[in-house]
Amino acid sequence: MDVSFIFDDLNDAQRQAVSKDPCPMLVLAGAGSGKTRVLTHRIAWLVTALEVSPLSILAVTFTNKAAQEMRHRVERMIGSPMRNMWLGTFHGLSHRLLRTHYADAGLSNSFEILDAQDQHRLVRRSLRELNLDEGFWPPRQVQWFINSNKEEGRRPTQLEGSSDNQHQTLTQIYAHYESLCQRFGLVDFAELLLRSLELVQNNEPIRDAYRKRFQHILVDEFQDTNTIQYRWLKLLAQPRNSITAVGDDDQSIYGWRGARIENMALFQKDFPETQILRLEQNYRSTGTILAAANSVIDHNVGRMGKKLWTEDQAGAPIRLYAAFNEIDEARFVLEHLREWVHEGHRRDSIAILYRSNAQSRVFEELLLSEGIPYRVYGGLRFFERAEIKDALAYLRLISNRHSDPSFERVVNVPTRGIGARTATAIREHARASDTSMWAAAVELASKTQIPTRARTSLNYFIDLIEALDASTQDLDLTEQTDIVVQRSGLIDHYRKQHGEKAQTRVENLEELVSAARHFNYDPADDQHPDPLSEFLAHAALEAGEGQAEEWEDCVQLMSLHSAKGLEFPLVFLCGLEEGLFPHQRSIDEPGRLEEERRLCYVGMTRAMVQLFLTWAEVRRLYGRENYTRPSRFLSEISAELVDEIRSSTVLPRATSTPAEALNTVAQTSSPGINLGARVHHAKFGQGTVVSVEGQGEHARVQVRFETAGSKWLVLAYANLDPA
DNA sequence: GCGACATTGTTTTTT
DNA sequence: ACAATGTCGC
Repeated sequence: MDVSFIFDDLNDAQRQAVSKDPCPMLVLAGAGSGKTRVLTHRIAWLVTALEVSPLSILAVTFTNKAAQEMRHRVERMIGSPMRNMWLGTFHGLSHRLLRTHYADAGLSNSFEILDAQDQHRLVRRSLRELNLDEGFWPPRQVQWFINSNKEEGRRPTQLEGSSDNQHQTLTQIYAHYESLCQRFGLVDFAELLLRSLELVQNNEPIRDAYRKRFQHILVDEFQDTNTIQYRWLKLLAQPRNSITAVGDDDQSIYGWRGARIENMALFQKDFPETQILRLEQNYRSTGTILAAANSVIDHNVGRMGKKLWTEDQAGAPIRLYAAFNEIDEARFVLEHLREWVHEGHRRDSIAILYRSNAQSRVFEELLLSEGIPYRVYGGLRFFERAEIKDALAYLRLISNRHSDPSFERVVNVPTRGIGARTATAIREHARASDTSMWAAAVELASKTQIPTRARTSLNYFIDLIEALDASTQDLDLTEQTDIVVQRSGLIDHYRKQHGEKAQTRVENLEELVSAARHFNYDPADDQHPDPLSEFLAHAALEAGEGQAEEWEDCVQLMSLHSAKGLEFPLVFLCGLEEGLFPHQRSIDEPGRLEEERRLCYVGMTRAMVQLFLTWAEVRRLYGRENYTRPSRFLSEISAELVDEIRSSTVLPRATSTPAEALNTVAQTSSPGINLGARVHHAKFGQGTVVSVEGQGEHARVQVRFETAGSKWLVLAYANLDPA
């Protein structure tokens, strides 16, 4: 068969990686070097040239988006659907494994997936049941303790015997939490991975079956694998050892949530015949941008060694702006983004990137007031919205009455007279008789232990769920969802409320019905007992990014982490200040600092044509104004690549005299009253102009006075003098 | 059970 | 600053 089409648009290194005989292979793929392309082409090559069945391929990614994209690309190349190829996220594939072998994994066939919120709630419940004070054992920290232990493959029994009291208690909570999960058939995200690892680890027949089946394993973003993900891969890959791992140690930015960059070294040790290939030609950025990014990442020690290069000419210099404060920073970005759009570029070719999501606000406010469409990534996703989770909880109760988290969530939503008191009674009773809350509620509803009023309400709720179940038995998922949304009273509940928020909630609920409609259930392909459970699992595993939302041509705002894997012609990398980026909490530890540097590298390498870097000398954070110093990463960029734009502000810089300061670009008609100018006011004394709005008579300035605090003043009346 | 006030904790995020 | 909880009084 002619397979030349697979190699047509590949360079030598890529070609080698794609067509290497099956072996353990580690592909070090730099930013923009065609990493995804290598993976997809290799799959295509395996299937066509080696005539490998798609059934015997296992391809793993981290995000659903990446998985979808990869499947799509492979299918387009091969020209036929690849439904039976196992291509998905670690969590998705683990889930599939557990559904198929639930009994061997020690689970019930109706186990459900807990998301982070549900897990948080369950941790709190564990604390309550153990009579531990939340103040002393913050649920979030407990959650972190549990997850990070699971990610390292540690069960409570392996943690016992510590002499440290605190550690002992945490382990005890972990154990209790686990018993609750087990009792109610709940599986959190880390548990999906750990269970499925333990399944293949402890069950020889199953392990052998999958080893035999998966003749070729491919892994994307290998540098982000954690301990148990790597163990799982290793277990499945041996002894055949045809495993292709693609990754970039310089883009490892998830160490804080358990990713082990060391897995790249471990891989070479565990698979001694490993072939290492490097993809070092970058097709994305200009020479200048690449050189700048390289000069930053060069400051990390212990890299695997890789030098990105490009055939592109130098390109425009990187432009650096020292803003006076975050408002000035946003203004600067706006100004240059406008210019870019005026040159005829699309808005969605622009990204504003920042270290922490809180930084988006200033940009949003400005873009909104200027009427420029934008989209902020991150934040609540579709299936995480409260009203959606409510509706899903109803659906879940229909399919599994004993789901405590769902029960707790909706017994009183919309409010129907089952308050905290009744809920506690049910919980206590469930605990005492070791059953689910549903069972306890059914029992209590016929007894006189609780007030008649509450009992009536409880009976109403029980009947509602039973009725919903009975009447939707034979309906399809869409109708089922529709009826639940209507009859649960959720829609009416929000319809009655006014305001924009309630309105979007109603719309979201309607959207859920259409999400159910578009959800295709494939009974042949999957292990799910019914479409409903599969839909629920889908909701938990795939939070619904971009659920049916049509985005017009928008400026893209996102954190550096969410920008990984994306590229934009124009990038603004903002807030390059010590303490913000690198983040304060990463500054002291060398390992974490290097991760911040990699994050900076990731950010810079997103830019294709033009990169702007900005920092603000004063930044309001958590309600406090802070004086900042420029990020160390700025000084790590070779100076000749950077065009430092003169700040329109007066900086407390030794080089500028007050006279020079007052003559910098005027934005107001009053000479000398510019951003950053030192001024004097008859009543408030000395101060500094921190922001300026409007022109001429209507000009207003915000002045931060040394003793009188921060004030907004109308220039025409304030009688400010340059000081 | 609900609204009004107080308290709290704020990096990054997928699944 | 601010959102997201928790507590209290009705």
